[in-house]
Amino acid sequence: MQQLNQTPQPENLDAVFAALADPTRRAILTRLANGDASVNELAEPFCMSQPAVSKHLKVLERAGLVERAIDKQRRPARLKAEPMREAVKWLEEFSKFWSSSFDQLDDLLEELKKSES
Amino acid sequence: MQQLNQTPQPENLDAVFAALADPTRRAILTRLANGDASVNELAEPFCMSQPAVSKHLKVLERAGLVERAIDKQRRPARLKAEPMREAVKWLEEFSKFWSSSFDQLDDLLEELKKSES
DNA sequence: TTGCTGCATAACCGTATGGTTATATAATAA
DNA sequence: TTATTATATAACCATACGGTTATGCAGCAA
Repeated sequence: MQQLNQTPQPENLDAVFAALADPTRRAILTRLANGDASVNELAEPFCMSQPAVSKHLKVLERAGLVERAIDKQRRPARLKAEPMREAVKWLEEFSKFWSSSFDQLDDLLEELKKSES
Repeated sequence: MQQLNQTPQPENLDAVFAALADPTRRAILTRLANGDASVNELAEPFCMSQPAVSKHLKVLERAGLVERAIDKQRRPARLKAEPMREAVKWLEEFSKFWSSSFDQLDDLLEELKKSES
């Protein structure tokens, strides 16, 4: 069935961020959050050929963000958003780190600048 | 057909996610959170040629995540993390949307599965 | 001047993207 | 059986990545 090891590996983090770096794929993910969709159902609203959508789905699959099911001839895509948590986690970690070093520094510099003029 | 969406600047969002999709660049960002660094200062710990680092910095600049200063012959890189907030925002929006539809559904299905056996 | 340092840029390589059209395959419908 | 549907795959194209080495060039130091 599906593999349950969601170990936060940097390797997959690469694939997740790369998958999110395309507007069509982000739109596909948003669409899938509304429910499973077949390739053709995805191809139509995005004004894009069927093979193009299949390729995008492959990228999303590789990132673990999408799973394919089987329903007669259809292979509906299903959202699997857990890998996104890795991305969120990295960004939040970084944001935490950064905001404690640079945010305050920027604010400080801004204050110094003001008081200087 | 929907596209009722929440993304403010999709173009830059592409560049930000793409920039984050490489482990070296994420490491560079983390390093820069500790303070500005010159190209050579970055190249050394990453066991990478200087032109390679320059290329990574260019990708980061294009995403707005890094600015270059001028200090004599050096061009120290400085972290500008604001664009990351766009990425965080997209992921949080999505996460919110998703967790209210799929998380609960997955939990529900998991429960059903257990009680079924 | 000469020379060193820090960085950028060019040229190249192999591979991946993002798209296309054309074709193959597999399941269903008639 | 044949035809249709849904999807995958192949082949192709242009561009971008991620790395290399080689080279150029500006800023300092002698």
